[in-house]
Amino acid sequence: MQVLEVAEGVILSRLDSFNMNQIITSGQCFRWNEFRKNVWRGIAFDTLLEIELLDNNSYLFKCTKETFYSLWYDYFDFERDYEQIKRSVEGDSFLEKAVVVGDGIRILRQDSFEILITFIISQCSNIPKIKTNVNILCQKLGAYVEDKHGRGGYHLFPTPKALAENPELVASCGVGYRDKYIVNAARKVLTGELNLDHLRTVSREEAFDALISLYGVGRKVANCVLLFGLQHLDGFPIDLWIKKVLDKHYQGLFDTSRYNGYRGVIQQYMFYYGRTLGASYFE
DNA sequence: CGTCAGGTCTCTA
DNA sequence: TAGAGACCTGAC
Repeated sequence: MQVLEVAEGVILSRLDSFNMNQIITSGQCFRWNEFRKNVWRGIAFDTLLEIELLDNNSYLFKCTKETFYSLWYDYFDFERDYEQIKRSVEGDSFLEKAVVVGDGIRILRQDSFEILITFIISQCSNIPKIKTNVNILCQKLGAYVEDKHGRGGYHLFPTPKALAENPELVASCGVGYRDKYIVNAARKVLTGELNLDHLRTVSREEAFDALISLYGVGRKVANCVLLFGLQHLDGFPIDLWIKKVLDKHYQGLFDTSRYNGYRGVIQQYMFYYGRTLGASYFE
């Protein structure tokens, strides 16, 4: 990766494994949008970022170099070598195709609390509805801040305190029966009974057990929190799409041991490719 | 209008 | 341990 500082921001070129469309449609984040053709806007932690695709497959990050390195470099997981991961699927014909179709996927390092709540919302829902719910939640319960670059105001993701103390507002966000799961989880975080930062430092098994002990959090959501919010990349969440792929191409038996340490990344390629193929493909 | 969606809980056997 | 039914609601 080459980083060039310009007046409008930072230009990244010679990027390996980076495709904004793929990243934001791979179902791991819900606060990014294609603002206009080849321009994306998203909010992470407390910051708004605009990214533009330039020629030659280089991207303009509209932020200072300092912010790029202090926030976005980690957020987009630029330290990880996805090329090596993609090479490791050699010999598996389905995954070989999957890493070509989703060659620009990365696992974002998102805020753990936001991920926990968002994936509680995701259960038995769909991506457009999840986005709607999360946006309403942010508007009603998240702090309003002004963008430093004059791109307007926006709402942060609500704090544990805001969600814990406003159950009736949470219930009015269209999240259905999940409202009590959200409020309960927020209360556990607020009181310190659940320490998400701590879970980052313990084993994946221990973190998993702590997460599924939450009311309304099962193995699927727990694995998503591990993968997207806590950087435990070894989780392999099995959802509807993964199940379809495993049934059709692996007779329901997929040996993940080969991908020890980064099973979740493999899962993400599988999910993305499976969804690209569409439901009819699996009938 | 019905159907369905990146699940989880509860009850039953 | 396994299976069935309930659960909210917007997007299509």
